[in-house]
Order: sequence, then structure tokens, then C-alpha cells
Amino acid sequence: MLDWKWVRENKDFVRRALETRNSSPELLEEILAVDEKRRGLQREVDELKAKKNQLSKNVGACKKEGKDPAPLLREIEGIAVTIEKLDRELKEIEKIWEEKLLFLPNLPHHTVPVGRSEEENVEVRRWGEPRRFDFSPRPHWEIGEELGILDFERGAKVASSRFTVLWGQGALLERALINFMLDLHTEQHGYKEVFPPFLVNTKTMIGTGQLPKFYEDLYHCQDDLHLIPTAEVPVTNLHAGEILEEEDLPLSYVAYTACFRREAGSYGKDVRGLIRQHQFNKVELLKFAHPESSYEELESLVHDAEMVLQLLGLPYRVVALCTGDLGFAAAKTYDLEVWLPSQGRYREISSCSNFEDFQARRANIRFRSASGKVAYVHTLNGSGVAVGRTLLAILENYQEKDGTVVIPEVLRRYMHGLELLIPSVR
RNA sequence: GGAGAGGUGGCCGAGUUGGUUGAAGGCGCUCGACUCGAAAUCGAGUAGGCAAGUGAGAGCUUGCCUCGUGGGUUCGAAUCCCACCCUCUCCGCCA
Repeated sequence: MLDWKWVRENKDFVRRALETRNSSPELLEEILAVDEKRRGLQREVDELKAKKNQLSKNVGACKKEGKDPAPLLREIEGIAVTIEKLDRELKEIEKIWEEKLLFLPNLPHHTVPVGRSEEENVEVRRWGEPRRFDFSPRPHWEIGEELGILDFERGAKVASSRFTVLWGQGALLERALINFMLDLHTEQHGYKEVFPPFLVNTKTMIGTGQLPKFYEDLYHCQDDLHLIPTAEVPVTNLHAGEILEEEDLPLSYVAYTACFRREAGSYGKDVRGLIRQHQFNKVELLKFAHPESSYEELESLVHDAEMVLQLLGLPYRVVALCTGDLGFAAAKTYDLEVWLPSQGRYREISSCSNFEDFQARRANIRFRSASGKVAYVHTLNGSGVAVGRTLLAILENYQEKDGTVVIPEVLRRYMHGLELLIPSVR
């Protein structure tokens, strides 16, 4: 949610900013119109209420003095009728205003490159040299099935397409990656580990911006609960409605969770393999930062995520998303893209964003500064990193001609010293 | 799921014969005094949201709303009534 008073005073700037992110301008105009009505009504109602409150006080005083309050009561009666009518109107219009406001996206930070789509994202840096193969590198689904660790058929049987079963050393590798990432971020980068619920209520989904706009992307359960699409949702909302201490900022959390996404609208995309699943594991980095230093915190968060790929020896690049490719709630986003030999290109494995106070407003997360003033914090998060895609990247980047896969050095202590995955059928 | 207790400001905690109580007191925090400095002590200040006015601005002034949430009763509710949510204790069930 944007700072509405500020929006009202900077309409033109907001209009232009929304344009750069391909957001239609009509919504803004609608909200502005509703807001005009809302404020007019509130002024009117407030004045009437002030009058009525004063008269009510007089009734008390009147009775104390032993006088007859009847004339006052008649006057109050008349005002009360008007108030009730206007108050109902005001409430309705406030509801409409708030609901519309929830659909207005965040504005891009001024450092975000302007562009219409993905193609105009800007590469910031590269790390690692894609390996030169003396054979044609195979896709991970072939490697994984041959190793007997990836089972797509049974995933589809017990659930549906886009679900995968990991067997034996594949399951172990998944678990090893999670532990490796958690240990790295807690021990080397100073994050506090959290294990949050995988189901959250509607209010929580609204807090981080998934609802009401992206209802179709989520799985919904009974009892006002929804499956989380990312740890960002429960963990950011951990501090919803709270006032944090300025000296505690930034708070840095790392959480492993499973993530659930319906992937509605991505039919036909990445249908094979592990790239796009309805359920996947992710280790997520989150920060609650002081507004003055949130962009420095974003840079350090990106570096923390990059370290995972560097230690695993996976070549990647960092991309700054352009205004047109920015997510609904983000003010600025860097994607980490890992090299996939079978596709001969980089694919997203992490997305790191500063949401500024957009989520903090929705979830009401604030801090008290030394001067006693209360202000919204900035929230940030980024994958550190997506586990399934990391596993797939390892299979592809570390594959050998004979079908074996070398386990990256840093993972071996998490895998009982295992150095090589070998096809069981050999 | 059943029975009981409870949800008040950053925190703790008063406040149920409805009426200057948006809220005593304490802690914490801020400023000031004392001090070379600090501690202790003393004094002052200290909820949030919305709207309007004023100011270049930090801010200041006024009004409205908020004592879990939403309704209701009443001229007037933290205080009375109803529904829901949450916490705690006991019982049941359960990994």
C-alpha cells in the first residue's frame, strides 16, 4: 500500500511511475475520485459529531443542576438521524477506497531501469565460467531419472503434474542443500533461523500483497487458511501490528519452508523437470530494515544469496529487473540466474527485493525512533536460494559423460561424505 | 469439541451503581536539574489512525474514531447486551 496522503499530493509523479511498470492509470483515477468523496463526507460527519458530543455533555451537566434536558434531547435526536445516514455512506465509501487501494502496486525505486518487459532487464554482474563439455550436456530430468532419484511419474500419480518424488540420494541431496543454506546464513551471515507455519490466514496474505489481487495463484484451504507460496508471507507478517525498537534494526531472518503455487497461467511453460513445480523447497532471507539503510541491506542480502551459488561452484549472473518486470509489491528487485548447460542459458534461482514500506503499511509493521516518532520499517526478502532449482543446477552442471554426478565439495559433509552419484542400474 | 478465566497505551497494570477517564499508578523512553562524568535522586514530557486549519519545514492547533474485532442498547459505554476471534487453566482427542 502506498502512502495515500503522499500520492494525493504527487498525482502526476505517481501516474508516470505507474506507467513505467505497465500498470493501467484508471485505477489511480478511480481511487482519487473516491478519496475526494470520502474526505468531504468525513468533514461533514465530523462536524455533526462534534456538535452532538457537545450537546450530550450538556445533558449531563444539565441533569446535575437539576434542570430539564428535554430541549437538548430533541436537538440531539435531529442531528443523530443525519449522522447515522452520513456515517453509513462514509463507511461504505471507506471500504471501497481501502479495497481499491489494495490493488495499487508499489512504485519503482529511481534506480530501477525503465523497460517494458523481461527483455529490458539489466545484467549487473556475472560470476563463474560456464563449463565446457566434451559431450552434449543432458537435461536434469534425464540425469535424475537415470540416477533413480527423480520420479516424475509417481509425483503425478499421487498428486498431479508438476509434483515430483525424490528418492534416496536425491532426497538426501535436497535435505543437504537446505541444511547447507541454513547453516551458511545463520553461521556466516548473521541471520536468525525461523520455522514458520506453511498455512496462513487471509489477513496475512493481504499483509504481504498476495491477496486480494493474486487469489488464482494460491492454493486455498478450509478455515480461512491458505498454503504459502513463499516464506516471505508468514515471516514478514511475524511482526504485523508490532512496533519494533529502532536499535534492533535491521532484523535478519532466514527460514526454510515448502512453497505452494498453482502456477495458473503458466500452462505449457517448463513442463518437464523440476523448474516449475506446485510444491518446492526454498530457503528465504528476510530483513526488517531502517528506511535510511534499506538499499544497502538489499545489496548485502543479494551478496548473501550469491554466496550460496559461489560455494556450490554454480555459474550465475545478477540481473536488475526493469520497471515493467517488477513484482506487484516490490520497489526494486535483483534476480540471481544460474547457468543451465542443457538450456544454454541462465535461469532464475533467486529473487531479492526491497519492498520499502509497501508491505509494512499493509501489515502495519513500524518502529519507534529515538525521538519517539513511529514510522514504517522497510521489508526485504530474497531466496537464499530456491532448493529444487539448485538441485537441478547441480545435476546439470556437475554431470559426467557416464551419467554420474559429482557432489560439490561443500555439500559432502551434509551427505555422509558422498562424493559421486552413480546410476544404480550400472 | 466441553467447562471456566481473561483480552486496556512500547511493556506491566488500575478502572463494571454508564457522564470532563483516551484512560490512575509503575516500568521503559526523551528532555532538564544535580555531577568532572555516570549511577542514584528530583522535575517535565511521552498512544495510534483519519480529517481540517496553520507554517517554507521540523512542527503546532482543532475535530472525529479507536480500551481484542464487529454489531446493539443509550442523549452519552473501556464500563450494559449479542456474535465472533485470540490467550490461559482443566477435561476430551491426538503426532
